[in-house]
Amino acid sequence: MRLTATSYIVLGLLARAGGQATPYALKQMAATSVGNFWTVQHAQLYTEPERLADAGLVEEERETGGRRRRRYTITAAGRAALDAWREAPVADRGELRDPGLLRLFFGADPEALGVAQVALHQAKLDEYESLHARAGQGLPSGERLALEAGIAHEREWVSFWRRLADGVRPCAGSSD
Amino acid sequence: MRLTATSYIVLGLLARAGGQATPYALKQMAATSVGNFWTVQHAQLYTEPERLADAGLVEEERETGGRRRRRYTITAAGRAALDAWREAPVADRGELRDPGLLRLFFGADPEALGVAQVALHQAKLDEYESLHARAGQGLPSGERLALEAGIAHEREWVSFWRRLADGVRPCAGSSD
DNA sequence: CCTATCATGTAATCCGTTACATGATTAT
DNA sequence: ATAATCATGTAACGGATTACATGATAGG
Repeated sequence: MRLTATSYIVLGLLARAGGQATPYALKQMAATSVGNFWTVQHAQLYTEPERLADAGLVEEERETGGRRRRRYTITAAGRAALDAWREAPVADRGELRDPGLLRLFFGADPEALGVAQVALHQAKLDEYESLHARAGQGLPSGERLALEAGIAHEREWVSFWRRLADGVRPCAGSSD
Repeated sequence: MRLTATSYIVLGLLARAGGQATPYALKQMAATSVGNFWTVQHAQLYTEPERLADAGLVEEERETGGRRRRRYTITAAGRAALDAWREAPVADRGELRDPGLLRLFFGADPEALGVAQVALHQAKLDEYESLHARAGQGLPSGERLALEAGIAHEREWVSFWRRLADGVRPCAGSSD
């Protein structure tokens, strides 16, 4: 069985939770944390733990009465897999994969696109900065650093698209 | 039939090519252009044009002799679809989705990770800058702008990971 | 009570990846 | 010639998205 990024997100969230968690709880956790830069469909938070249970990386416990909710706990094997992944050499850089950039590349009007993109990215940037100001110091260091990376990139996007919106052509290298 | 990002990459490349192109030619074009920020598996460049042909957005022509290669041309309907997409409002921001960032978020050692990531991103940055210096002025404006966005983000990554590699904790907002 | 929303899950579909496989070219 | 690489494709598998569907809970 192959472990994907989604697998490690589930394992990571379960480890972070410290105990049991239902798929819905995972969804809530993801939305306010890792979901800021890597979203997962809610259906996957129901199916992926099942796969992980088959592999022995998590343990499933089903409520007997009422809703028969599923509760998952990470196992020792799961923690080991998570640790191994954390320390494994990272072979691949992520890609930008920005839909707006794709349109720009294929000839969309820079000014119109820029205006729309600035709005999107500025909103996200505000959200990040507010989160950082409110909760930044309380976050585990990895999470805070990830948030700071997100802020830096959103700033870059805002700056990039704003220049397009203003009709000025940015030119990498011109500033140094 | 639903059009995906891959669909528009194929349509965009075919439009850019100006005439016929084989899947292999698409692969070559993608590798040196859009592939810098959005890669596509080579198998998709064989299957996706087929889907587009079913939808009437491209035309397939198969060589009769020898290798019986497939050659594709974008149709008027295809151009219309591409135009509509270019001008359509962009609803979604792209995600960072960086594997290294994911590990950082879930507790990987910042220094070790930073060292590895700096190497990856510095290499890519060098490649981009070299490409920009060599061919930048000759590129269509959208492509050049996309490349400049890529350069800006790679610079940001290098700076971010370098600080981690050096054991210094970056702090968004501290510099302004 | 009623209805809107939250919570919880399943099923089908399909795109994307991986693996396999073979036909041409080039180099030695 | 032969090996190596380039070029060209197909098939299978599986993860991810989409759509559907129903059970609880809270608000009015």
